[in-house]
Amino acid sequence: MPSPLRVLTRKLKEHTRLTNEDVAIIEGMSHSLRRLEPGEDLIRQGERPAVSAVVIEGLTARYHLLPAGARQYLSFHMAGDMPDSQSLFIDTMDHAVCAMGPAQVALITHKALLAAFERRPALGFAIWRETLIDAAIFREAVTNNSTRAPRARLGHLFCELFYRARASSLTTENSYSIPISLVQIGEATGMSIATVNRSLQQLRASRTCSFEKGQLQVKDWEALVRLSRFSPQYLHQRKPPDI
Amino acid sequence: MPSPLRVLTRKLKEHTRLTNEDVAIIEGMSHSLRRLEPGEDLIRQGERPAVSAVVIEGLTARYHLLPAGARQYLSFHMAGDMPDSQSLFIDTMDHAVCAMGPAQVALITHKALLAAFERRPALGFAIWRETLIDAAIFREAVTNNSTRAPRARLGHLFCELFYRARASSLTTENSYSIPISLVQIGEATGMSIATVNRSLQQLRASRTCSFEKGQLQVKDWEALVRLSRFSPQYLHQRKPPDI
DNA sequence: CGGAATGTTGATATGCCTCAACTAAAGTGG
DNA sequence: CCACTTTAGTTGAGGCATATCAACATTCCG
Repeated sequence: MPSPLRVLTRKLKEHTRLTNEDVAIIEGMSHSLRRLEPGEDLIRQGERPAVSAVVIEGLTARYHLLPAGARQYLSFHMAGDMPDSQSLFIDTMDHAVCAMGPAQVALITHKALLAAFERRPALGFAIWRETLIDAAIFREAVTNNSTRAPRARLGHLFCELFYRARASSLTTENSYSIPISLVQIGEATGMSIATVNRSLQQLRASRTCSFEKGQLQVKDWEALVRLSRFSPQYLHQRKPPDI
Repeated sequence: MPSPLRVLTRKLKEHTRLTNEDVAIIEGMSHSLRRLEPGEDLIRQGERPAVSAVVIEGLTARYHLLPAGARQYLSFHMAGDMPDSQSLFIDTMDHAVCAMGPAQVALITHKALLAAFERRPALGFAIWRETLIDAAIFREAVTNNSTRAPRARLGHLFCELFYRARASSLTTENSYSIPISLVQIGEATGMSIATVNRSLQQLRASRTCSFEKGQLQVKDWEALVRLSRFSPQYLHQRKPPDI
């Protein structure tokens, strides 16, 4: 029976060549599993965790807590992602991580990870690269939320999630399950729920994609990409998935 | 005569303890110096550099190139920062880096850096930490540009730059030189030049800070911080500068 | 001194936020 | 299983803020 950490090695292979030994080391790491309820926090702002998580199943998100209690969602993380890898080297969390729908994560102690890096620097470099791709995703979010009109902004978010999910074989046909509410989409893209709603309708009307009841359906990928000005270089996949 | 790379070790010490040997290794690294004209690109989107830069003097910025030829500025980098550290592990640049005013950078080959990491993993971890702080800055930019009103948005940008400059002893009295135009401020914060202008006037009127002719003057730090909802945890300084 | 770049100001329009009312769906308890 | 409550989504009306445009002022450079 394969380790649940197989999702991680699969993810790392999307951008990095790993030797069999590297794979064995990662998949052999001791870890604990934790189930998360929808909305449950994995870590909160200000905490100093001694473990890092790998998403095994479901969707998690990073977010800033804003004064009024509102949130700014920063990024979304699916199977194989490490939503709190930064806590390895930065002790105090400057943001929180929560589960969007029901999720499961594997927890690995920082100690064990650092020991593995000492033994095999290439493993550290692979995860470093992973954190750099995270940074690229944040940069793109800056550009997305600062420059694109509502329709394109939503479209771009969907493009990114679909592309990443596809690369990790998490899509079925042309749909991907995203357990997120309209309010939360607004909190990710910096728009009001009313505008989110109307923009979703426009996307549906344009026959490029639809989002209903947590299901993203991509109907015309090329057109969606064009409309959203999506270009996936920033995700740094070795071989782009075919969509 | 101290190495120009001293600015880098000083920067790393802001968040990481380094041994004397670590310091000696970094400051002893072979490098070349390059002067940049105002606006000159250090690297362009799509390039695959074999060197990474350390800012020695002046201000540099990362930016996305947008379809119409416009830009989205993503972050600003002052003495000691490494604006393209990510190219160490991600070969194709997904954004560009340019000089804002006249600047000078030191270039170190990736090869030399990687060799140093092998020899002293702690050095790699220090620079990794640096890239993670970069990521935190991008996250904060997402929140800033997505949630804050114009005044606070500009104020927050100024708070961050001033705080970082202060931590690196780059401020004189309460002012810091930022060679940036109103257009560029707009391209960083996602607002039109007209709004930038009027918001700057509001800031001046509020007697919290002023920005004129490339000079940021902080007049009432506490009030500016309050108005901008700035809290510096995300910059992860070991000891905050006193302002 | 002349031209270009940068900054300033005003007028206008529109796109998005806010608010409110309503519908639909989902979860809860009798 | 149905009534009830709660949550999520939908729609419309209205007002404000910010983008856009245009004219002008100022500064910077050659």
